Amino acid sequence: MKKAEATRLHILQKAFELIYVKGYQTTSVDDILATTQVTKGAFYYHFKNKDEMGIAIINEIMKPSLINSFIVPLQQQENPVEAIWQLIHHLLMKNEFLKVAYGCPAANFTYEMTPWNSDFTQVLDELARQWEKVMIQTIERGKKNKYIRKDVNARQVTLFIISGYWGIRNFGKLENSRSVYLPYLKELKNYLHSLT
Amino acid sequence: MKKAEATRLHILQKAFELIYVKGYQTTSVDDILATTQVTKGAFYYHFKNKDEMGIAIINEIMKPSLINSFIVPLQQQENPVEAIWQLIHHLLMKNEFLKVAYGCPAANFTYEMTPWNSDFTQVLDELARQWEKVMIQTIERGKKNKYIRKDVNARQVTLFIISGYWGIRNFGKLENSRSVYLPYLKELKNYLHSLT
DNA sequence: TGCAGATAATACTAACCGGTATTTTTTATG
DNA sequence: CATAAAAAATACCGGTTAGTATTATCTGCA
Repeated sequence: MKKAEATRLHILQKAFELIYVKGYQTTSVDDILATTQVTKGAFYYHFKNKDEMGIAIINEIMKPSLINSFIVPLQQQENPVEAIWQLIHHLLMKNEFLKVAYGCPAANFTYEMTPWNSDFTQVLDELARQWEKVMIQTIERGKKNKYIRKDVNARQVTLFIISGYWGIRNFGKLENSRSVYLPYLKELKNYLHSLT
Repeated sequence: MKKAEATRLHILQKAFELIYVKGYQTTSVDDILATTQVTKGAFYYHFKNKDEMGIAIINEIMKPSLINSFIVPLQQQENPVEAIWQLIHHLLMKNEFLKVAYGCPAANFTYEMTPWNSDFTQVLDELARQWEKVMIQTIERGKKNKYIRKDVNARQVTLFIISGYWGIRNFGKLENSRSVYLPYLKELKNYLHSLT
């Protein structure tokens, strides 16, 4: 029972890395088999088909990492302006896993699979909504604690910030250099201070 | 000479529509042939291969439309705050060609082709830089004409705004409804006013 | 009108794709 | 240690892909 779980996880992790770099469509099942050294029989024992594996990657690899890297950091600081800026700054400049050239894994998936694959769209939407929800809470908390003006609309601000994050990662892909992130981050700071 | 140009253009236009909806990878040459009623011989007479057609789509279809829909509107208004807001509002809410569910054509291409196809990346980067350049000029002009504070950094603001646009289109794809655009637009207005 | 070069039609290929059917090996448990 | 079920290995298939080689037809111009 133990070893089987290990190979399943191995497939998911390696496949995620491949897909993050090459995209879902262009990563063939055979590619995954080659890099994992897993045979086709094993692969299709664990997954009904390629798409089921794709969904599993989102649920079992990306979702947990979303919570660790995108959600918990928001909840660990009292000042939401600081929390949000630190989070985005860390995601763009410090996070060793998220590479500039390859963009945001969730956004990549979204662009590639939406709207023609509704299963993917739904699971990805859940991911986005989760981040959105927590950021709204963070801002509302900040309003109560007087870090942020009362007339600020938390959901509006959240959508604005998350959109900006996704978009700047698109820029990063194009220019393949973290340097585009810097002016963006400066302006994000200005914007966040305009909310105080 | 005339009819040949017509079929070439016909291919580019129909292929662009297909790719906008389905994505580049999942749109096969045969798909394009089927919808254009063009034969393979004709297709490969006009284009060396599929990628050359892809680049031609960006240069000959998307670039001109970028100028019409993204650049000229910025130059036709004196007040940059108004100009930018009207532009984004129009792109998101009014433009009949850009569908919510299918996102931004340029961003789609970027996400799908970057970084593993450098030809695409380069041409798409040019597109982005062109928009960026004009928006920077718009803001600088606004600073001179006292519509915008002197201490505002035009490039920072531009990156911030374009990123937001790309990102909210990602949101739109996920939720497949223009309604997400509304809170974003409200906050964009707030942000723009914070620059005055 | 004739004809050469520009367009286009047809038939084909080799590689690759996701997926399946069958057999073999491994593993947990009595 | 025997055995049944879980897990993995192997070989194969039909369909699709981008691309090519060859042949046919158009079109503009002398």
